[in-house]
Amino acid sequence: MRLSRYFLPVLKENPAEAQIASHRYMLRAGMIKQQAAGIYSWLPMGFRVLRRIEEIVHQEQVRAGHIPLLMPTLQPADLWRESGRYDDYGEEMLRITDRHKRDMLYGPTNEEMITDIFRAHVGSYKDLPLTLYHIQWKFRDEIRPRFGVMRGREFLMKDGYNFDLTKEDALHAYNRHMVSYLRTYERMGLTAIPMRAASGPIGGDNTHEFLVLAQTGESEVFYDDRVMALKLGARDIDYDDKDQVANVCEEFTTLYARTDETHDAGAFETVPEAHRKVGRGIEVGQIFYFGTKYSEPMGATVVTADGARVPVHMGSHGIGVSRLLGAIIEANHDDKGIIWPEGVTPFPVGIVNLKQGDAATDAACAEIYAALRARGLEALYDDRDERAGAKFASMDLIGLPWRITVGPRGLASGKVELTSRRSGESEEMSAADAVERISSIYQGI
RNA sequence: CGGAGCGUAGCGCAGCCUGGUAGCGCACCUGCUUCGGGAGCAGGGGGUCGGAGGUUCGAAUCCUCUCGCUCCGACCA
Repeated sequence: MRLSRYFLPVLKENPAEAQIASHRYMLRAGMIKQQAAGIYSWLPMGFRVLRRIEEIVHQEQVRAGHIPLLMPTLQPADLWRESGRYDDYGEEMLRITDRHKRDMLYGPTNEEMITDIFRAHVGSYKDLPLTLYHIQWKFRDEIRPRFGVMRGREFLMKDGYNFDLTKEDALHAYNRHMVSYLRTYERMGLTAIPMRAASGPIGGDNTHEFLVLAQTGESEVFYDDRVMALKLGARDIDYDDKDQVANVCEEFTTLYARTDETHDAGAFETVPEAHRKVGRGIEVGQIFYFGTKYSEPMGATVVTADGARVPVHMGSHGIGVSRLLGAIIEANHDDKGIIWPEGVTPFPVGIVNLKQGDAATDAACAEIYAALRARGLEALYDDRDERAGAKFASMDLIGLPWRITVGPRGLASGKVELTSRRSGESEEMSAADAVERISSIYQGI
């Protein structure tokens, strides 16, 4: 993409309303525009990252054997009357009346609707296990939205629902979600720690929240800092292997890690003092097992092998997709701007043309751009007629992990400069080598 | 919802206290110079001062109401 033809309204000054780094940088880097309290338009740069995150979530869900579908944002109130949550949910639920005076609502979550779909089409134990998920906009009418997309009223969320014959199978689904979530966050360059959590309005006994440590997080967290070293890495996981999946979960949940809601001061004392940490975290996902809480009142049952009709065991599992942008930036920025991890960056690399209009630099940039494209990498090419300083500042702000700088000075000796946004280190090399290097960095991402 | 504040050009702000016909920086447009870390000079365009009512000869400024937004608290993926 040529920057001169793109739509990237960067701001030089800090918007007054943004209090935290991620919000500030998302506004300044032209990623979002607020339209009302807690409601945002996603401008092209922000939209690219949002789509990228969505894509990773989808890939990891499918890898775990889960099946995508799409449910609507608007739901009939009657479904929620069946589960009893129409009255329980309170002011946070946005209620709407249509022209026929029918009660509707903008979905804050989809347990009722997915259960409705299930009961309409599934009747036999032979159809289980089944896990369906979607990535859809939700609305929760927060009393006080804040921190940009971290705490918006409208937000994009992946929510998945498992249906199993037995509690044991449902707990395997729970574990499977935990492992797939760990992998999802790792691919985004995040360390998200599963912490025992409280269940809230979804209900259920088993639940973990995934927290990304950040000073600006909204939850207070207590943890053994050795959890930070745990990584899934490249290990091969068979999501159907109950023992393997359970073992991974055990590995990641044995060390002490809890939010203030479930904190146990006594147990925390047993953590060696050197590893005992108190901090703050951003919640980027949560998994629940809640048994028959919805299947029973809503009649989601299957017939078993011996002819009995039983309610299915369910769980629900969410990832805050739009919130993740905020969390990733909170964990990856400096005083100049964002530093995108390679897994989610809007563009893999930026090309800075230091002398727009100079035949040699223009040609070198075009060549690099084309060579990257031939390798399936779309660079953001700053071909604006701007001074070097302005181009560097923009690149630093929007945070592409790599920058190829092309100027007459370097070209004189056949070199361009490859710079890491994260380390700030630069290296001179030929254009072909720079393309090769970028290409190998993104191999497999 | 309780407490605190703010709405003046695309963004950041001054002006309001003490009414007199709107200003600064950035951005934008034109020209010249400059050109490896947010350039300089000169010229230029852009604002029903959130909205409605009121007081007054006169309101961005004073009064009343209203809408929106932000911050602290309780609530949350």
